Amino acid sequence: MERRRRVPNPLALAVLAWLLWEPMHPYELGRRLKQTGKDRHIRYTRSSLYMVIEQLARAGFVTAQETVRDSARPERTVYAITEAGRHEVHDWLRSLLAQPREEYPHFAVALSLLSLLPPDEAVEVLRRRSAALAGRIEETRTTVDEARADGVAWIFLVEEQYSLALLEAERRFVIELIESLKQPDYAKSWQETMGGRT
Amino acid sequence: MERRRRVPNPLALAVLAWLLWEPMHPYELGRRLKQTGKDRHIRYTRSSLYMVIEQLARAGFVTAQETVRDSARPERTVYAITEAGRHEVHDWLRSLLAQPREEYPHFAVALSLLSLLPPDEAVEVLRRRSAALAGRIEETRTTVDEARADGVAWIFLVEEQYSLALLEAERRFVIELIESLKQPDYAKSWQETMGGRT
DNA sequence: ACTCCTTTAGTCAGCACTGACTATCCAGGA
DNA sequence: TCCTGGATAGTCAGTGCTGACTAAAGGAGT
Repeated sequence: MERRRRVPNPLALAVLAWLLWEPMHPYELGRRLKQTGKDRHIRYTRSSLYMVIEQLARAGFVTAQETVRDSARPERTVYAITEAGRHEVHDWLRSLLAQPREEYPHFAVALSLLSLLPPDEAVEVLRRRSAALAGRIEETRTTVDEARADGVAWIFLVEEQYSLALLEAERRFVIELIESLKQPDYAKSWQETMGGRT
Repeated sequence: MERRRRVPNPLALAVLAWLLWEPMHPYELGRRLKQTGKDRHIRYTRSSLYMVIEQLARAGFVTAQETVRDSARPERTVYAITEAGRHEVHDWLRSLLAQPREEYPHFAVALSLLSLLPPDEAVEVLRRRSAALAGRIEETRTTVDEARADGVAWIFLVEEQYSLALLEAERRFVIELIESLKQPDYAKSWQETMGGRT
C-alpha cells in the first residue's frame, strides 16, 4: 500500500519544501532551517544535510544546477527541485498527514520497565520529569507568543501548537501516574513481587 | 552532563532488562519481546537484535555464557548480564524517566508544511488521520481491557496507557485544527499568499 | 603585523541498521 | 515415503548517519 520512500529521512522533505521556493546551495538550506526554527522538529546536522541532498540527487528529486565559486570560498553547488521532486513533496506530505505512523518514544520503553524501580525512586524521577516538562511547556509557549507578536500567522506555528498539546498531555499523564505510584497498596505489592531482586 | 550511552538503541535496554531475569539466547529474547507485546514500543527486527547483543557484548554489559547445541539446530549462544550491565539498566532507566528527550514525530514535520496544501485538501487528509487515530485508540483500549481481564496488573500496562493519552491528545488537536482550517478567512488568506504556486 | 576567534562550507571514516537470504527441523497431508 | 509450509535460528551485504575533522576568510584586539 504505502510504498517506501526513496529517501525516507524527514530532513529530505524539508529540503524539498525549501527548494520549491527557489534553488539553493546546501549551506543556505541549513541556514534557513535553523533561522526559521524548523530544525527543532527534524533531526538536523550539517553532515546529514549533505548526505540527504546527495540521496535526493541520486533519486532524481533534485539536480545540481551550477557550481558557483563566488570570490574565493569553497565552491558551492546550487540545487534545484525537479518535477519528480515536486510530486514527491506533495505525495509525501499528504501521506504523512493522513496516516499516523508508528512512533517509538523513548519514554514508552522506560515506562514499560517502570516496575524495576522501587516505588519511591520511581516517584522521585517522575517528579523531575514533570518539572522538566513544565519548563518545556513554558518555553514553547513563549516562542509561540513572541512569534505571534511579530505577526507570524497561526498556520506557521501549528507544529509548535502540536508539540505543546503533546507536552501537556504527557504532563497530565505523569502527574496522574505519580499519584498512582504513591498509593500504599502499590508499595506493598511491589515489595511482595520485587522485594528480593538485585 | 548526560554522557552518551555506549549502546544507545532502546532495544538494548529491553534486552538488558530481560537478562536481569535470567540468561538467555538471542532468539529466546526475541520471542519474549514479541509474546509480551513489548515490541510495540521498540523498533524490533531479528537482525537488529543480534547486532545490539553484539554491541552489548563489546561494551561489556553482557557476556557469552555458553554455546549450546541442543540436539541439532544451529548453535545458540546464551548471554548473561554483567555487573556493568546491571548498573547500566538502572542508570539508563532513571535518566529516560527523569529527562524528556527531544523526540521528532513525523507528524510535526508534516504540520510545519501544512500551508503548502490547499485548505480543502488539508481538511480532507486530516479527516482521514482523525479516523485512523480513532481506530488506534479503540485498538489500544481493547488490548488494555483484555489484559486487565486476564489479571495483568496496571503497572505492566502503563506504557499502553501512555500511548493512549498521547493518541487522544493528538486526536483532539487534529479535530480542532480541522475546524480552524475550515474558517473562510483561512481559505481567503491562503488564496492570497499561495494562489499562484506550482 | 600578529594572533585568536567566529563564520562559512564541506568531507570522511567508522559504525549502526535493515532487508534479504540461508539452513535445519518437524508436523501433517497426499 | 515424499513434499510442503511453518517455526527455529542466524548471517551478511549494502546503505545510512554521525561525530570529528579540515580549511579558508573576516574581524577584533593588541
